[in-house]
Amino acid sequence: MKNNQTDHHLPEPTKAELEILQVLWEFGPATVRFVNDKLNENREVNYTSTLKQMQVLAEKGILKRDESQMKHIYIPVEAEEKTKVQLLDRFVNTLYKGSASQLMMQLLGNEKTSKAEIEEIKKLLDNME
Amino acid sequence: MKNNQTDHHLPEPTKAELEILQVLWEFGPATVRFVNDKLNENREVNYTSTLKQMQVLAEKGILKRDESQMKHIYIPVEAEEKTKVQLLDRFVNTLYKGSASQLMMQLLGNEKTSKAEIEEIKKLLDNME
DNA sequence: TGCATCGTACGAAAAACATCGTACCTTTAA
DNA sequence: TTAAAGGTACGATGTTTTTCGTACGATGCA
Repeated sequence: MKNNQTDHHLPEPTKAELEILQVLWEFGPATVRFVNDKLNENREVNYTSTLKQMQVLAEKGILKRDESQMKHIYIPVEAEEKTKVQLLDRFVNTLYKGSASQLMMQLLGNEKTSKAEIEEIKKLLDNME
Repeated sequence: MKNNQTDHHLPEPTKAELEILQVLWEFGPATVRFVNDKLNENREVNYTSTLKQMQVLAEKGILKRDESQMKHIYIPVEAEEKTKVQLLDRFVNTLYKGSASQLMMQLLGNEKTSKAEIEEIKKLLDNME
């Protein structure tokens, strides 16, 4: 299939696309140059690769861009929260058949989930009453 | 990069591979025929596609197989839990910078997480004391 | 003014993933 | 004993994702 225009949901970002989104979420709307520099703090990527990636993201409707300046500014269309919720939802569904508590059990059993994290979660729950 | 022999971690399963693993997790070691039939309950897949996929999984070391019979039996190398924990861990790290409580907040804020689920989680936490 | 620098556009190669066709071997049952 | 059914092997092809080279337009400053 070539496009998704009839589908009102935005396509899910791919791995490389997610990297870019995360930079934009953290630092706000930015230029390709800025994003590329950030990416290069972690791994080597060619400027034009990042450019292309962001153009594709714009085509897909995941980013929009302000072209009024020569240095185009890219902005995520959906808020960080909304996108993450969507990804989380899919994750829970595919791996845990939709059971949030199952996911929790693994999270809590995980060595890497610290005591502090667990306390934090408890507080959250208590405040939900 | 072609192989990962120096890396002690198994490569992460791809989407299609995960589908197959889930069948094996649910029903135990099985033949290609069995797995393919299960997959076809959801979507149409050619037998040889599933065969190839499982052969690739075996090459990657994610599945091992018993070839003593003509009908090879495939078995996941890692336990379901271990693999899921690994995937969850990566998920938390990439999307929530490793913060389990952040993930929780989204889970709890999610419409689709039912009251019952939330109660379930509370019990879990209480029993952890 | 002219040239180095920094930007975008875009096709195409490379890589990763997924699917399938065909060849060929084994088992089984009429 | 042979033909149909069902198994594996594996190359080829299709698709999607990722990366990059090259072309070329803007800007700025010596």
